[in-house]
Amino acid sequence: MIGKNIYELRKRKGITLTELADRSKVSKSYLSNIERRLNKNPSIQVIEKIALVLDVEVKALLSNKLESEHLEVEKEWVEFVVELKRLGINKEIIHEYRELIEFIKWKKSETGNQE
Amino acid sequence: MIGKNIYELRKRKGITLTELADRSKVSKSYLSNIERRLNKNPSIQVIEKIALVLDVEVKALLSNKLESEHLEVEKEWVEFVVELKRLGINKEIIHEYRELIEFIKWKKSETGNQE
DNA sequence: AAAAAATGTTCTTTAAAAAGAACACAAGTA
DNA sequence: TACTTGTGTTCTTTTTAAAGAACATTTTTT
Repeated sequence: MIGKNIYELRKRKGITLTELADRSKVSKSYLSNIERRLNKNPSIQVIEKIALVLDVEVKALLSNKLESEHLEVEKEWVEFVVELKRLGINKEIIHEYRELIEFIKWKKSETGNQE
Repeated sequence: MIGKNIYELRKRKGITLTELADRSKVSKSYLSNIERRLNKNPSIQVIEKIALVLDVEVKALLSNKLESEHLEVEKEWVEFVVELKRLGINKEIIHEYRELIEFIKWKKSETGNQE
């Protein structure tokens, strides 16, 4: 489960594999292998380093069911999503509207964003 | 801390290094090295196997302060210890009386004992 | 007291973790 | 469209975990 958990938590945090590797001081090749379960038995030291960057406890990485299914995003983004929903734009529609994605990207780069 | 914790918990359980090694399917040479901190970075799989036999959670092994300082013994032994205390025999005295130890060993072998 | 068994350590060897490239591919930018 | 940059994968190599003896000591049994 460790690999899936790391992958999932990394995605939630919205950081890249390379960034997680760099910040946790774990080689990205190895991290890649762990996430894809080519390697399933990392040492505690590796796990602890990754947990630290992902900002979770070690046991969260070992667990077979991750706590919340919800993304953690900045409150401005929550407000933004709420606004989209108010306008009748749900996440199914988003997949079809490339322009909307572009707009979101633009908005993101304009407002400074991210951590 | 992992090494010290395993050693401590093993002693509390009253089992030998060899027995822990056999039951957890970890080589005793390696287990010996972990307990003496010649090796400080075991894999999760090794830790999980050891935790299972020691009957504690993984995080207990990773913790830097073990929960209770008290031994876990079968209730018959608690009663036995209570009786000794009632007779005015405290643990300081025990260290000086080899005969008492012998008696306890005999009692242990007679009553079947251990798990 | 000698023999046998149990306990933990110290070797040597093997298997696997972890690193460090070089790599392929997509995405962004000129 | 070409050029650069960012992302994750796939190699090869190095390091270390982990095993499997054989070993030295102590304890137990006869």
